[in-house]
Order: sequence, then C-alpha cells, then structure tokens
Amino acid sequence: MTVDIHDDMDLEKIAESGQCFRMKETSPGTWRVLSRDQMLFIRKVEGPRFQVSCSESEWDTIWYPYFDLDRNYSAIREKYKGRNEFTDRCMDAGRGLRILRADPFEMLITFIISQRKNIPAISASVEKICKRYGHMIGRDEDQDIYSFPTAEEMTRADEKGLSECSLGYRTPYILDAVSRVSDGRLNFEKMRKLDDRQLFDTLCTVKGVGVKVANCVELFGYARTSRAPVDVWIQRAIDQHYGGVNPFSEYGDEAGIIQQYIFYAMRHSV
DNA sequence: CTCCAGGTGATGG
DNA sequence: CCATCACATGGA
Repeated sequence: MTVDIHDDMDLEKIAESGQCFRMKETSPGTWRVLSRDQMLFIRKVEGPRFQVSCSESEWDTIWYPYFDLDRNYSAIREKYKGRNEFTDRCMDAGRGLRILRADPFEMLITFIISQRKNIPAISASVEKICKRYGHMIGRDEDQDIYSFPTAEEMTRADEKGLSECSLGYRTPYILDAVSRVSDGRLNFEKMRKLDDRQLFDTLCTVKGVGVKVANCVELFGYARTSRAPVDVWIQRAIDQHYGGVNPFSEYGDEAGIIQQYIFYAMRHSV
C-alpha cells in the first residue's frame, strides 16, 4: 500500500544518521527497516507518496510512530533558523532526518556496543547478536533476516557466545544489562514513567553505560528529545563552531533533534 | 607496523 | 571534582 508523508523524510539520511544500524537499501530506492521483530520495506514513489510493505493497521500502530510522524520537523527547522549560522547549515544539510522511536532494550544493547567502534563495526556486531539470539522473521536478498532479540531471548547469552559477536571488552557489560532485566532491576516499561533525570540515573546503573550511552537510550529509545548526547563528533562541533560551549540548552525540548542535525552534518564534513 | 572508532571504569591527585 | 589510562576488535 502507499502512504503520504508531507513532512521531512529522507530515508538515506536516516539510514546514515547513526541512530539505527540495521537499515539498508536493498535495491535502489527501497529501504529495509528493522526494529525489534518487525521488518518493513519502504520506497519513495512520487511527491509525498511512499510505498510500504505493511498493512494499514501495521503502519498506524508500528511504523507511523516509529518514524515519529506526529512531529513536524520542517516546523522545528524553521523555528530555530537564524539563531546560529552553523546550526542553520547543519539543519539545511540534514533536512529529511527524523528521530526514530526505537525499542529501549535494543537501544541499550546497541549503544553499549557502540563505544569505541565505528558505525560499520557496530552494525556487524548487532547483526551477529540478532542471528545468534534473535529469531528468523523473514527472508530478503536470499538470506534469512533475524529479529533483534528480546531481553528474554538474550538470557541464554553467555561469555562464550557473546565473544563470537566481536564485542571485545563490552561482553561483561551486555551480560550485566541482560541480568538486570531478567531479575527486574531494570524494567523498560516502568522506566517510561520516570522523568528524564530519573531515567538517566537508572540507565547509568548498568555497567558500561555512562553519560553518552544513557543519553542515546533516552533520545532514541524513549524519545526524550531534550537529551543531546555528546560524542566525539558533537564535541568536535562544540570546539570548532560553538566556542567550546555546549549549545544545546538553547534548544530546550528539541535539543536532541538539533543534535542529530549537527551529528549528521559533522560526519558529512559540512 | 600504527592509528582510530557515536566511551566508560578504575585509579590517583 | 578533573586528568590519565586500559580496555578487545577490526579496518585503514
């Protein structure tokens, strides 16, 4: 079926934005999107129209929220235009980006893995985890596609199995995260009710989760868009373009969205 | 060979 | 509180 999306929506930019590591262009213009145990093929056809592989009810309940389509990104870009010359350039370069509303557990594991790895290496480790601990959810390009494992599925992970996912020193971090979910110290649904600070503190109890990873889980897993993770790219932008001063308090509840534009722009040498 | 990658924990001041 | 340093692994 088809859907009309009148706001910013650039699938290639979203795929390259470093917030999802399983989105792939499987044939020119067609993107395979994976989240939890769901798979979607989406393709821009003409004007605002996109062709999608799901039913209308799946679109409404799964993918419309996943792509954060209730939020007007072009209005946000317009709102902050003119405040800072560099930010303007970033919003222009990143026009089409959206913050995906991904699964919190998937984000926690993924961003623990992300530390001191480049994006291709993160994708490779994530795929190995899906293949080993997830389950088959379909086929594409003559290969099996696996879900991202649930916390329940990951309880069968051990040091030996995880070490074959190229996790290096992060293996005990993943085991700690999984163990906290299985004994209830970490409950992702209950955590939805916490405010930003409480959620941050709870996430930081997990080994291998510090300021940056906790903020990524808040932003991408809980849509806490006031959170603006500072990684090496953002720190570089702060040093080179904002006089060494973190600019994100200027952007209030949209700080995380502005951060995403800057991250994208820095990685594409704007 | 060296250097680096969406950082964090442990240690020492 | 801030500055260092080690930490596995794969790719350039």
